[in-house]
Amino acid sequence: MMELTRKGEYAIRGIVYLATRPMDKVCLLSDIAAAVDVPPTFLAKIFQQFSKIGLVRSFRGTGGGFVLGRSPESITLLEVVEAVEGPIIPNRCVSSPSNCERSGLCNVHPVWQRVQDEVRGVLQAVTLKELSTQNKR
Amino acid sequence: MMELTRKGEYAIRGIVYLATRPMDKVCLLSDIAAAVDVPPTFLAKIFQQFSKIGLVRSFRGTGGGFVLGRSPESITLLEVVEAVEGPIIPNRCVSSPSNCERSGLCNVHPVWQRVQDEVRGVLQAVTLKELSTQNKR
DNA sequence: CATAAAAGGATATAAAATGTCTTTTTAGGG
DNA sequence: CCCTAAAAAGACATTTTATATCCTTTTATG
Ligand code: SF4
Ligand code: SF4
Repeated sequence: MMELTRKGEYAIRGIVYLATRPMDKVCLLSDIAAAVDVPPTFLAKIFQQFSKIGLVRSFRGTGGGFVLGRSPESITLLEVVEAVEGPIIPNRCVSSPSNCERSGLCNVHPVWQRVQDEVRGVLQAVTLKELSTQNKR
Repeated sequence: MMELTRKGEYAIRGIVYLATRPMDKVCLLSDIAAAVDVPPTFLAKIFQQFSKIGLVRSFRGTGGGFVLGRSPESITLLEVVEAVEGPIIPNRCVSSPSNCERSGLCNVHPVWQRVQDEVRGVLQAVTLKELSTQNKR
């Protein structure tokens, strides 16, 4: 349950790698894909999604590629994950209580709400800056 | 991302309902299914899983049915969910770091570990007792 | 205008989710 | 001992989601 998909995993790998590169250097998608060991065509789709919401900026044509759209410290892991996976919804009633006619008197409902809050909290507290620079140990 | 499946949702509904019933009365699966609005054949599979690990006790034959295996206050939502959904694994590297050769120097890895801890914490803090008796508001 | 690179769209395959159906086992009651 | 009730077990069917790949189009450079 609750498993990140490959797409989400690849998305993180890709953008974290991009965050390690100087922001004034454009990176080829193919280079990124190779560096983080992700199928290039798949990563392309992911970066298109990033590009649409401004998480990365893209340049077409010769000399083109990608750069980070904002500073690494202003991009949270939550944004990255939700960009490709959609909102974090532990149960259907969390996105909209009207999805379940029981939600009015259901004791479980608030638990899922809490789960959502906690998960979002953890992910929002982490930025690309930390992910790309901090040496784990 | 991270969405509970129908199976998990049904499992909770079913066992919470069972927890509202006196523990000395066996309940027909068909009655439970009707009460919580779940396909009976599907709920049957779920309760078979519960039965195997003792979350419920089953009786076959005439007059048979299900009762809760332990007291409602001793069964946590986490147990119920994991019984049918398997362990809560936000990312493959959490179940076993060897699933990803990057886990050694990966800065994201500990974040998923934290997510797992938080989610488990929330679910473990909730018992069937609360879910079945407490009137929400 | 030739080339490089991303964007967009269609398609293919595999896996997981969501059930259903049939047969078997177990138990109770007449 | 048989008949019936009920869960257990296993096989099967359908739909949806995940995981890509391929091809064409657009955009930019030199
Ligand atoms: S947790 Fe309660 S409100 Fe949410 S889907 Fe289940 S029954 Fe409905
Ligand atoms: S988070 Fe890090 S360790 Fe976990 S799967 Fe992704 S790269 Fe591997």
